[in-house]
Amino acid sequence: MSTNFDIVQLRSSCATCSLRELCLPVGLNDQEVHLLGEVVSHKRKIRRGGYLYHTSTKFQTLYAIKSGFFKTCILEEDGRQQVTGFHMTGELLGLDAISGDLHTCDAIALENSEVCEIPFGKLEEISRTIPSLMRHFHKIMSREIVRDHSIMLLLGSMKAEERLASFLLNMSRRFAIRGYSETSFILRMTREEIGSYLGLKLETVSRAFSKLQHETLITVNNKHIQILDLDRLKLKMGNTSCLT
Amino acid sequence: MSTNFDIVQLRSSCATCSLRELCLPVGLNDQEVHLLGEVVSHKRKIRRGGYLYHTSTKFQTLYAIKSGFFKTCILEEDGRQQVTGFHMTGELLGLDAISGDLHTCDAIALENSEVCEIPFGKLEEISRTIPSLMRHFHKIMSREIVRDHSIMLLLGSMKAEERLASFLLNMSRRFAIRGYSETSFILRMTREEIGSYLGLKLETVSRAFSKLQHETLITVNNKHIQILDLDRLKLKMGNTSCLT
DNA sequence: TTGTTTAATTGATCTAAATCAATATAACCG
DNA sequence: CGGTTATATTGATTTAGATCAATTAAACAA
Repeated sequence: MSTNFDIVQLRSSCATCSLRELCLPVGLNDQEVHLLGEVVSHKRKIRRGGYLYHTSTKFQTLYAIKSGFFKTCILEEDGRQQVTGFHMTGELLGLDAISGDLHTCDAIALENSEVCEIPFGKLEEISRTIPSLMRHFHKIMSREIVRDHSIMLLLGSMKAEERLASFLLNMSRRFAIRGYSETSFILRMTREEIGSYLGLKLETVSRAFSKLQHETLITVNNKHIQILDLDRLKLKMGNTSCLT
Repeated sequence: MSTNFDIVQLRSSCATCSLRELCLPVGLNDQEVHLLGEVVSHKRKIRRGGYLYHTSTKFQTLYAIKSGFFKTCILEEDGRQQVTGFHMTGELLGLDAISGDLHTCDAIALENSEVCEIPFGKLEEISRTIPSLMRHFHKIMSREIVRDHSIMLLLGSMKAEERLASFLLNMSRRFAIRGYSETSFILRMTREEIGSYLGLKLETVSRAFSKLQHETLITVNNKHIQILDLDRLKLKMGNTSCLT
């Protein structure tokens, strides 16, 4: 993977919120950036607990997270809820709506957040004239598929502690990419949401946290996690290349 | 979803194996079909047990399955193996190689099979001039992501019997789409492979089969499955919209 | 055909995680 | 601020599915 950035990455220096603040790690020239700018909408604010989109949302729109944190989840009629992913600043959201007319899951803000909307049709249109953009977009979709396969591996063959270790390392890496500390971070989601994502019950997640803490691999203070030994934590998850 | 066909669908009448046999459910005109034909290679045969591609395969190539049956799986150093999917005639394979330079899993033929190779770069190129093709391709990728989320729901919150019911119904639907019987079919994969896919051990899969048979929902004769009551089987899986 | 290997079923036992339950701690609000 | 609700931890018990083990049935090759 040549780049660790998703399609729309905030310029660290930007303060206002027009499209020009967004740049792409695909080597666009100024004119191309301008073209893309025309397509991306101004930011939209979502309050903590609010919905970015519902299962029933019809618009084929992608969202670039400018700031904040989201979960996506499937809610079944029988009450079963499955968290399918967590999404942080700088990442892209909404790839599931392209296949049909509807989103297949809900996207809910776990803290006050800001997103930029990217109408998919328009993105498709301009990417026809900018090959590098199109290519980059395809890589992002493919990466999503690869990621999902990693989670299948996790859900299908790892035990509780391995799953949590894998999850923490994944979060760590993603925080690092965005320029935050990779050893000390706040998890925006609840134990229940982590559990849903990892196919575990919240009590099991809590126990796994405690276990890792007793082994002095991490420090847990409610939602604040500190990783004390990255290497030993990696060993925990069983040298699997999980959660890329 | 307007169409149930994947990007390359065999013309049922075709006997020879050049590109012209392939048609797309995207309303291409003759000239466009010809263009696409130039891109898709002649068929390649894979024997039962053979590899279509390895984890290390470098080429960003998609494969349209002309005939046969494949599994894709991740093989870990520690021996853990996770089947990430089964792929049948008419379906597309290799979407995972686009994100990087390498495939992230192996594709193995479960019976003698034939595929057409589609160099991804070339597909990208011509889809730039054929918007409907590009659109269709994006839908396929998105659908893959949605599918994976369904499997996460399955692995994360369903119990053994529900998983198997869900799996059988998914196979049934896919056979039906390709024009085969939706109530009587041969499963090419072993119990172990089903188990790996569903996050279960082979013994558990076997027991679940027996249980469903005792409840007269299905008939099991080794790899030959007959569904006796589709509706009751759907109830089994707990009204979840799983495995789309 | 017969021997050999591979796959599938079924039973007995064990265990990791679910479930049930009781506090404890943090977040929220009038 | 105190009172209410949401979240987290920890313990006791149960259970679904894993593991171990034995048998049967297919697939395959000489």
